[in-house]
Amino acid sequence: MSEPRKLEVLRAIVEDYVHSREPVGSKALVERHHLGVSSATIRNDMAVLEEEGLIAAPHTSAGRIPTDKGYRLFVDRISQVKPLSAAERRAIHSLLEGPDDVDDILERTVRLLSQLTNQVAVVQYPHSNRALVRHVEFVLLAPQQVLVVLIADTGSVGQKVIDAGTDVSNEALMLLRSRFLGNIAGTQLALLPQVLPSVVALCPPELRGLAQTLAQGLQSLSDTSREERILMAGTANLARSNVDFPLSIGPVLEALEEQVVMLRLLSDMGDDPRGVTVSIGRENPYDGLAEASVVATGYGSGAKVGILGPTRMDYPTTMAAVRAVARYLSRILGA
Amino acid sequence: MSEPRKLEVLRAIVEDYVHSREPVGSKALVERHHLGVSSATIRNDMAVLEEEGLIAAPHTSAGRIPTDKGYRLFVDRISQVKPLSAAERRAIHSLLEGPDDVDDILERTVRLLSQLTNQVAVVQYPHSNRALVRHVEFVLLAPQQVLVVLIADTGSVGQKVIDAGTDVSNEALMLLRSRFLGNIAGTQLALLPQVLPSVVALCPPELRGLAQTLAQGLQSLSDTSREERILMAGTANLARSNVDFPLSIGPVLEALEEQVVMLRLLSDMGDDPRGVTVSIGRENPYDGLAEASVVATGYGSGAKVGILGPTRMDYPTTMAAVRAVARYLSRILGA
DNA sequence: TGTTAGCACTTGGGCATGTTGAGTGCTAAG
DNA sequence: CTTAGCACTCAACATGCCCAAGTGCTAACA
Repeated sequence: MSEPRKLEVLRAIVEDYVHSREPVGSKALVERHHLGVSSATIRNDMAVLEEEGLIAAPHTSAGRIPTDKGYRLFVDRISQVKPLSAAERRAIHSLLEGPDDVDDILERTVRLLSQLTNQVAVVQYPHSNRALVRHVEFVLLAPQQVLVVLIADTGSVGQKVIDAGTDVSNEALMLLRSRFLGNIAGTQLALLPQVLPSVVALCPPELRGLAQTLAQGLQSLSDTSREERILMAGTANLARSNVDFPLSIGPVLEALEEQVVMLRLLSDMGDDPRGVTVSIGRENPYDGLAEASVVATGYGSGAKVGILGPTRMDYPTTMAAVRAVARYLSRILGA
Repeated sequence: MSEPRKLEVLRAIVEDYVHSREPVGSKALVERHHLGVSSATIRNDMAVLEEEGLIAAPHTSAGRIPTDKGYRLFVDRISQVKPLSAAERRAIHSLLEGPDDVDDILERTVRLLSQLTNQVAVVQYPHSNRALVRHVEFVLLAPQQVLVVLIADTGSVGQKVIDAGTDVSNEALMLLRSRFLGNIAGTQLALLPQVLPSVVALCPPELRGLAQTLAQGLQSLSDTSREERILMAGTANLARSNVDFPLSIGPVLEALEEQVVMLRLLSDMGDDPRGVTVSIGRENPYDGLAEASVVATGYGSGAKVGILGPTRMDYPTTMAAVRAVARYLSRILGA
């Protein structure tokens, strides 16, 4: 049997199954797609595909379903990205309007992406490596507690409460504030770890300890606080796509709620700058997502956007949507 | 038939049904609860209860299920709040530990509440009426865009990007910053609407327009931004509690995702300062929640905490948990 | 008047049985 | 390598049956 036809058959199976949600048999296959051969031939091909682990039969006399491996081959070698419809392009374009508030943009992005794909959309806060320190503020909340605020010129604001361990005077705090501000304003956030120690060294000895604590606070704000948050939308789509399909949506919701899980998941996925990465079913490191796939890609300077849905999803369209949204997002945030 | 027994029967039905998830019949009822009468008598009572619309039968020869009205009577007149277990008290106590960062505390609160009740927990950001202005910052993001940051002494930080409509110089912004800061530092957030106009009046005429725009930004941060956000956790519980119960969880997820819906829902519920408010099934203003109940109460200075779950829930325990958590929350945030 | 026992009646769920149709694998011929 | 044909498998559906749970009603009882 010919190799190209084998792939063609796999493609047909995947497409039909995604569309109908039902196991697809040899006869239906030849009817819906004009492969130039008979159902018997297809049957032979299917037997081979099954042997190779690309498709499987739920029970003896039923059609075949793509396996994770089958989907993998499909996305890697068979499918081609579907162009977006005009309406979809328009929807993405309208993202460009409105204020350039980061939170706002991300919020709208996830909503849009979840509507475009009918899946759960997820976006990671953008990496702010290139961002510059705009302002630093220390606020005394309680005798031993200080609120540290770091404002970047990109408009992102990080905040954190730290425990000084000892009573702090407002005067000392003001002094340190101007010291820090004078020395790190305009510095790249990414460089803070290198710059902060010297600032601490410049402080009066009796405030050295406090300065050190504050510096740690600032540093943690610069590298983690922002990047380690995700935003999501469209969880209701999980319920919709799984009606009459008792995929246990519980574990999936759990995974989505655990930001740590999602963050690891996203960052574990390759970072092909031009392509879209897909993680299928059991390829996912998290057990609860054994029947789900993640389609994601990077944007801006390395953060991720993507969607999560059932393994049985329309990969070409979904990948196109994710890629397009990521591109627009890069463009907007890069401006 | 005696009025007290009728209520006792209703109570038994509610409790059994919540526990077993199955319609409860007269015979099972007399066996499990030692009401001093026979099943025939119970049958008569049940007929009356049904006539009054407090219970209903799914089909001719099945047991009875409480109606929304039945649950209502149950929570209003029959049930008494169950004391929390020692383990639960301990869990709540541990909330007291850790940093007093508002976001942190709320995050842990929803998690805790969702675990205690096995439902979806929701908390509204605390009202910051009494909070004082600690700091104001204006950051020029683009020639016409300014990031406005408002920091309160409670540790809450509000931010917003506003469109100036015309090019803004950094010098002007600095000038306005010190004007605003000098005049409103220490002011209650709630008083900003009254104070801000006079500050604007003090500004140089050529900056009056910009000052006005900034003032509006600050004001919106003070009264809306914070209070109009909610945090939630435990959506996975929806899936768990509804296994083998095809309650459409889709609409519920949709409602949860629409912060506007949830906010209206919460604020529409009465604000009995000592008690807990319950909204049952179709009592909810939102159609998607026709089979869900909300148990909520106020904390601090009026914001709400609560849970959302299926109509068939263990109200006494849930109400106790919500109330206890709200109390601790008030205590922590009030400190 | 309220309670109870007894009884006829209803009905959904479980089970065994039969039927159908989609789909397969295999074989033999083209 | 492809194809027609055929026997075989098996989930899904339908049918009929029985049973248990539960009800409403009536008549007797305290």
